[in-house]
Amino acid sequence: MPSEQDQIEASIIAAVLAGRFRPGTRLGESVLAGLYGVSRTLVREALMRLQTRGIVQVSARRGWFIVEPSAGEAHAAYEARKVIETGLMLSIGQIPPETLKHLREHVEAEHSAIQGPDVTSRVCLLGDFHVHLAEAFGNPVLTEILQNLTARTTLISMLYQSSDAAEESSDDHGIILDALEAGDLPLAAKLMAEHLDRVEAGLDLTARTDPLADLRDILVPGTSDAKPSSAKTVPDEPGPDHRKPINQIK
Amino acid sequence: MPSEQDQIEASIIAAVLAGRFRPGTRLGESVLAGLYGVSRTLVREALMRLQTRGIVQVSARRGWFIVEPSAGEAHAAYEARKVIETGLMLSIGQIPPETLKHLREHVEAEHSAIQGPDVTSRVCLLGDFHVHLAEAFGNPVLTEILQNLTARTTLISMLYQSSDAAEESSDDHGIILDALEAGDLPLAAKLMAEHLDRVEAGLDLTARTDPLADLRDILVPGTSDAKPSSAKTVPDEPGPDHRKPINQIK
DNA sequence: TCCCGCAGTCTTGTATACGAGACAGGTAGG
DNA sequence: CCTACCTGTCTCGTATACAAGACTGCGGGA
Repeated sequence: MPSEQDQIEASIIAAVLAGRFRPGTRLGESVLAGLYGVSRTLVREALMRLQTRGIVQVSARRGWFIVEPSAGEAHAAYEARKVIETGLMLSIGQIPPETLKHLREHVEAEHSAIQGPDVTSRVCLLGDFHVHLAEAFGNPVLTEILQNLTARTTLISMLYQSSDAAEESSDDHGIILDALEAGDLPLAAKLMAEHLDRVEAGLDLTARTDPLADLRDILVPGTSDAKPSSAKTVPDEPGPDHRKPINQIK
Repeated sequence: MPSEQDQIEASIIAAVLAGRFRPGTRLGESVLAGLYGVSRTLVREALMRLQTRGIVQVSARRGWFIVEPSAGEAHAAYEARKVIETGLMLSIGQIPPETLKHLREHVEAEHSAIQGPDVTSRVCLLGDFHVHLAEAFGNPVLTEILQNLTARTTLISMLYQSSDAAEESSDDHGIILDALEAGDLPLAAKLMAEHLDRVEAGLDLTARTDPLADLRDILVPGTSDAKPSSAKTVPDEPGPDHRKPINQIK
């Protein structure tokens, strides 16, 4: 059942969630086809599915790119999460002890990851908490929606995150769990809303890697805070340059 | 910008929303390609996008079909809508008078349509109300999500709707608008939840065209007992794999 | 030296070709 | 008469071929 397409799709998503793809990275159909050892058709279909999930976008006859959400889109994504997850908290009812235990363990894992140096797994775990919460509700439709939204916000935090308040986030998760355990749903909802607000507030929506930032700053001083180290241009396809006989890594 | 694919996708969605496709209808790639005068490739890509939106599904080497949500999936879809739209009502804040006026006009249009004999436009309008409400919130992400969910529930009501309580629905919409106008968000949320419950309750989740129903009833009496109206059975995936007769539309 | 134009190359966009699995209908055997 | 098999046809799944737009780099002219 896991068709090759699904594998490609999952592989790209995993790479995105793991932070191995920066927003704006170009994903050439031919390159990916070569990497996966399949034809462009499969790659293309996987990319189109990712497009409807808001992970990648295509620019006509230029290529596929990991999405670079604008500040507005970033806000919209967090707002959507706030609406949905707040509603979820209010409707979730009693969570089975078993599930609650798993969530606890997840938060534990977050704490451990925060101690470690691995930023990637940390970000991954912090996002996963929300997905697992959705799973606890037992509604596959909602779970899928929140999965997509979480992937999107992961990209956003990769673009804009200034202060990495991972510890704070994890603490929030614990407190939300407390409220759920106590059965105080309105409190959980309130905490969730505040948590998401806090995460969004932790972003620096002016920090975007924007090649035009300097220019804009010169022309209209004050619109973009000059971030010294952000003068990086669009990251160009890393890795060994191809143009060789296509290396099948099957 | 409006690529041919988008047109195909939109065309199919429109047909679904208009009720011109029954759930379970087969959509052959070749047939559609012939109808639209394009190659199978474009049709296929449009169908895959519809697949991620939950409108169609593919059965390997058999064909594409308009989804036939199971009773469990139907419940999940309504529950998801309840969670999201409830959260939406609580967060929507003050609606601009202009927008409110448009929504009023929409409800008026619903009322008019209910008098008329056109079931199609009626169903369409009733669903559109919720989409417009999402638009009023001004969040494109949420709007898109609710668009998809609404399309899905439209399919569901086509499968299961027993009592066509259109008038009641439209009245509900009006009352919800009242609450919003008064700025009583918790009330609006409560009304919305009740409204969606009512709509779901109006479905007969045992009424599905299931060729195996009788057989199953004979073999395992009591499984598909037809309780007159209060049948709030939440069957856990009875068995999604019914070999249904294929509606050829050649 | 700088600017404009032009061609080459690379990309996606679309169509077509071919293969494998699934279903249907007929046929032979019991 | 019924059952089991077998073959033909139709479908999607995947690969490949061709077309057309977009960016790049070079060269000529002011």
